[in-house]
Amino acid sequence: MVRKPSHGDSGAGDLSTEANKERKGLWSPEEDERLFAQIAYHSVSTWSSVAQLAGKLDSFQSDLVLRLRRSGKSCRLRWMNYLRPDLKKEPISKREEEIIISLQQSLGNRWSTIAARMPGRTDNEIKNYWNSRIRKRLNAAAKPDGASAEPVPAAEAKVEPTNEATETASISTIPARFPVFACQLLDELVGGGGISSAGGGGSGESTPSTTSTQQQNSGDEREASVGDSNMIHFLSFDNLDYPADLLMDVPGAMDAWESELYPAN
DNA sequence: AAGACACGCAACCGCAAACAA
DNA sequence: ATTGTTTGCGGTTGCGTGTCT
Repeated sequence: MVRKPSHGDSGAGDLSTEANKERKGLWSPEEDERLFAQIAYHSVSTWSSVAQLAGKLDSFQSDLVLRLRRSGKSCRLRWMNYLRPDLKKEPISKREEEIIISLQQSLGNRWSTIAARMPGRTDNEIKNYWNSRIRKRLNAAAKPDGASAEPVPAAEAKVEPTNEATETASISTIPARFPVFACQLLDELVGGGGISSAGGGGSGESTPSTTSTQQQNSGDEREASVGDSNMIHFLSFDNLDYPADLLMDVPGAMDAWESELYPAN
């Protein structure tokens, strides 16, 4: 379900006294383009600088009009959850769902750690999926006759992660200081023409009027081009032989399986 | 047709950890 | 060692959309 953007205030073109006020709410396609272009073309070291610099790509237009009035935090969130080129766009598969359940069982609600083990998925996405679907289903399954009131499903009980689990979590491919990493990679891509389509948004002269749907499509294009250039070497869980039925019920089996998957760790 | 309700997703909030000065 | 800044995380909320009555 794609929400129709309401975009908080009147959008990037607001020239009122509110112009310097920090924006909240949904991101407009223009904001997305500016953020993406900023990360793609500029060497930045912090998210707050991304927020300050994005929107200054078009020097002939007023900064007041174009400045991306978002907090660094908001920029980071938008990038991580939506703009990142390596994100999967398709719905979570049955197999991925099994992995989520299994990982949640062994790690608890450590969504970022779980997401780190699921290429192309974000912690927010997994968290939402868990809260809106799996959790509900497990709750229903836990009380088939409706006898017990709101039992905590076994999979939801907080589990203190083992050291081993913590260590294997380090397979995350997203470094803590991500902007630098992203810019280095994207700069290389720009050199190879990998994301040339994304740069068009920053040219100002022909800023495309993107709809929500177009926004999604453009994301797919970026994903494809990045994938072609082997930017990020994620594994696809769908290509793995994941013995979910076995692993989910055997303590330690998940970690053993992962050790096989990631022998370097 | 329209109102009520449920659902799913995007984004915000507050806190803690990591880092820099 | 201390303080300020930035980042990352998990919980929660708000709102658009779909479904039901």
